[in-house]
Amino acid sequence: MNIVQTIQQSISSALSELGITYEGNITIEHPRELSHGDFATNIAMILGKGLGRNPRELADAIAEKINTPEITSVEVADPGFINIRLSDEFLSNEIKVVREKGDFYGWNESQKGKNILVEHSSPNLFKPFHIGHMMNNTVGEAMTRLCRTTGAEVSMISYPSDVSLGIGKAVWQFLEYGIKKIDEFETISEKMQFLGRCYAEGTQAFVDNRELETSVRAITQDIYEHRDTPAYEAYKIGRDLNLEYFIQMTARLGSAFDGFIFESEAGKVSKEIIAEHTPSVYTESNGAVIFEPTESDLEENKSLHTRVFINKDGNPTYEAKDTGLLKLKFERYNPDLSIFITDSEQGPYFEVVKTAAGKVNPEWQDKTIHKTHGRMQFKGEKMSSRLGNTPIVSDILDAVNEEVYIRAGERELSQDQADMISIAAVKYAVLRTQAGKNINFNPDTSLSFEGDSGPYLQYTYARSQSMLRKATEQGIVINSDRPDNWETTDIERVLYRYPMMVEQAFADLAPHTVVTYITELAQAFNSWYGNTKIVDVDDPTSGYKLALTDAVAQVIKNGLWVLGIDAPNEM
RNA sequence: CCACCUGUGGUGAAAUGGAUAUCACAACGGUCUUCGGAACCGUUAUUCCAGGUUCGAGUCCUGGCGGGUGGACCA
Repeated sequence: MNIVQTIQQSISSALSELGITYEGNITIEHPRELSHGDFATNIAMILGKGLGRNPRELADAIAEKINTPEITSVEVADPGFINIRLSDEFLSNEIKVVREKGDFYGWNESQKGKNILVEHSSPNLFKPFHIGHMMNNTVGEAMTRLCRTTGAEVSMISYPSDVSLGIGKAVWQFLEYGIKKIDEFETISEKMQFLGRCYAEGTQAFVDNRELETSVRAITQDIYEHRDTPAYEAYKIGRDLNLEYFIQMTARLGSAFDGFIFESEAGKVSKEIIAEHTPSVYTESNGAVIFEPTESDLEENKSLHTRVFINKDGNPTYEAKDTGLLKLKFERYNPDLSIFITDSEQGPYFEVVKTAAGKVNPEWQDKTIHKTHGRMQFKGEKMSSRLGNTPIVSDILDAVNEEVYIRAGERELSQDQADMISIAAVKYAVLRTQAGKNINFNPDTSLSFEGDSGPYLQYTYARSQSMLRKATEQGIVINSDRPDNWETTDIERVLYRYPMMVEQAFADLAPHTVVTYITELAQAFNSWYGNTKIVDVDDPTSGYKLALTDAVAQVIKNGLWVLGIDAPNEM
């Protein structure tokens, strides 16, 4: 039983002592103002009206009956809030708990025994890994880690698009240059640049010259059917390089995928599914196979609309392939919960796919959650002139690194350290806001290294580690026991909230609440740091101050881990 | 035309229907013979409009206005 439940139970028994029966949920919240106490409940205001009693008086009566060891005081405030203050013992004890549980403080077992599957960062092979992918990866990685804190068995996969007419065009262009051309480039990123150029040029050539259609379609068909042709040969080279590059780039961002389901695989199983459920779910129309929502479907979800699943050439569209993907996900991973992340433009589209799929197999719909994130728009002339309109990830990181080196001043930073800080800055900018909103990513304004920012949190952590090292050198022993006459700080009042906050963040699939929390914690800590001498051999409370420091650092580290941001020992 | 998302200081964001709307950036003014100044302290400034529900609304409902996205064989 956690502290919230303890308090709820205490209020509940207070109510029954007063002869009040109340079946509803007793809302307990943290007041915005720390000075109002640690928890507050509005129960007296909720009940007052129904009972015909003055809420203030009712609150007084309830407050008097609330009594558990964890609580030190209960006060009533207008118009009927009951403010609850936790005991110093409870708060200090939590410092010990943090330090004991270490990296696992904040983990729970709410989803133990369940399988959760997360899909994100699905790339279009042959297209550059650009800023949108970075956003998707950042959100997806944080969601995945949030899932891991629940004790569930979590698998993280990606769904690369490996067959399409667009890829056919790129391969056509690649063949025009000649397969050997790729060997002229040394590094993988140069090779990727070349392949990206093939994609762009092939697409343009196709527009300029309609006569290419026959040969591009033939190439695409070769790829689909794995025919032993020069086209398939070229395709394999390109695909493998792209995949390798994708794995490298996402690793640089902190992701390691457990597996892939390729679009080509999903495509294969999709035709069968659609055929088996036509006309029961899908129907033929104008030579294509479509899904048309029924009236009751529309009543439940007004955004539904008709979409094509098999086009009139008999090929599966993206809709069908996504249905195939659902089948493969459930076959291979048997998830109790399947989450996938895309940008918000695909929201209405996927509602249709999901509704249709639910009629084929209800669990595909019921257990699937589609989380979306907004678009990352790129503003700022300085950056865009340097990087082009859709900047690729490695260029963005290189540009941000430059800024990091400037900020670092005289401190020496390795390439890896600079990368780590850059990624923190970018990820923080993405994750601080509620997923689903667009982000204007303007490096001049959105990228911050001060105040609310990734580097601020990293800096706070690094500095705390430095202090702990210094204390060890000076022979000060860290001691979690609360000194006599210790006045509880805001830090202790914020720290214990972490596990409940994480659990709620998972329930809402809202990583941004983690960002908000650790930022507030870091601010509380830095403010305390500014006014307190912590490492001090002459101060008998120094050991406890260091325990506080250690606990704060631990929680910041754990929170950053959820966000996919490294906590450095020095920077 | 229809549907979904969205509108909070000059800027970027936060706020399970709760108390004086929070945080940062920018601007202005301070702190340091110090445990790491990427820090700390202070000042200025905010819920698109009109109704409604409620003890209580940035949040919920209705209607406007503005922005974004989607709506049949592309992904």
